[in-house]
Amino acid sequence: VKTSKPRTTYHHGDLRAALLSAARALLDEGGVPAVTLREAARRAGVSPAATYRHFADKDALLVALAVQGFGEFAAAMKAAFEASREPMADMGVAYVQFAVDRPGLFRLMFGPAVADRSKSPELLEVIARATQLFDSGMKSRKDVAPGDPVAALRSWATMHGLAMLALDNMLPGYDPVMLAQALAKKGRLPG
Amino acid sequence: VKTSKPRTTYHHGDLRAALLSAARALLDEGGVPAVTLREAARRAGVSPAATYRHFADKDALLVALAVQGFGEFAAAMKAAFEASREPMADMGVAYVQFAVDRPGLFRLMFGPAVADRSKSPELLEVIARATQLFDSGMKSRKDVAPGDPVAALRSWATMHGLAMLALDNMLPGYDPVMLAQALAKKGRLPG
DNA sequence: TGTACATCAGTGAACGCGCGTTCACTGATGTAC
DNA sequence: TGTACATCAGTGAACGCGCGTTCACTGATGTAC
Repeated sequence: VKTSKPRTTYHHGDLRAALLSAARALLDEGGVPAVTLREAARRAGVSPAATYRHFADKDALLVALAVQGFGEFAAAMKAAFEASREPMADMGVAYVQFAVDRPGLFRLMFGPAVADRSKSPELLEVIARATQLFDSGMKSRKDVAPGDPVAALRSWATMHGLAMLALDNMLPGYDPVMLAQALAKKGRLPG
Repeated sequence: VKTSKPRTTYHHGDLRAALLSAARALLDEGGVPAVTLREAARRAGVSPAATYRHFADKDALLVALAVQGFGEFAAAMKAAFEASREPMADMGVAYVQFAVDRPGLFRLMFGPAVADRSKSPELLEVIARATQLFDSGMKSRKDVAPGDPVAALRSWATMHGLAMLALDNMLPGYDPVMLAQALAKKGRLPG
């Protein structure tokens, strides 16, 4: 499958962005294992070697995708936080929703594909930003002492675990987002 | 690395078990990606083709490992449940402990390596057994209505999320088991 | 107890695959004067 | 405004790798009579 039209110019113009978006499509279609330099190059209409003008190696491409992912994630959390008077509940639901909507990306972000995150300061920073947003949500929660780290971690772990169990098909027959609502709002299971 | 001594007999004797234990060692050493039929055969001192006398394909080997893993997991949960008057808390801690002790196995069991679990009735059954144990723990919990599915799921998701975040290096500097204790017992974060 | 023979569990060589990565190269671009 | 030249972003072919899997085969085992 070729995403881009054949080029007319020798130079691509914005190959880096094209490779990233091709890789992102691969991630969405087939998960982390489907992301390869060669296939991304193919879709961008370019030879495999050309990728090395823009990424030092495959890992650099994965890191770039993860950075992008955490950026989107932080934005989604922020949106849920700001649009609500129940920020923790809505952030929890948004967390699971994000994972369900972009399973490949979610796995890339949190999984072992990027082995050593500390090699990329940019990645560390965007992770810190996404995490901090989650923490600051905790601090405004009504029923919890501000900045209670145990409660913050509990909420995070709960939603992360729910997302993972859902992606990994351990909750067959349930709608993950409805489960997230039930857990976040301490309501009942529908059905 | 060769695990077994060179054979003296033409037939191996118990190649299936040898392959499984070699594969298990690979899993412990290098995670799911390190598990290959060829390397397992190498360690068992046997040609690659010999594996096909005992496993239909690679997926069958992975399924067998997962079955083994869920068996160990169920046993660990059962032990924690029976040894305690705070079964939920101790099962939670045991859950995280299991993941930390056997990260490769844990990932294989819950992750996407085994794509379609429904192809193996044996796997489905052992999963059901492990899950049911967790549920029955819920039912004896003092502070929760017996069989409350929301509370059961919440505990499960919380511990699973904590385990995953820990394995995926998202909680650097913390001891996952101590965090599990804090979350399970609703205590404070030490430090 | 001995023998013919089916069956089973291995061998060893080979297959095709797609991957990440490197290399010498060439076409296009941009800059200095 | 034109030209020499350095630099940049591509090409295309090739490398070695390890993998899962198949094939015709052979050595060992077990069973029927």
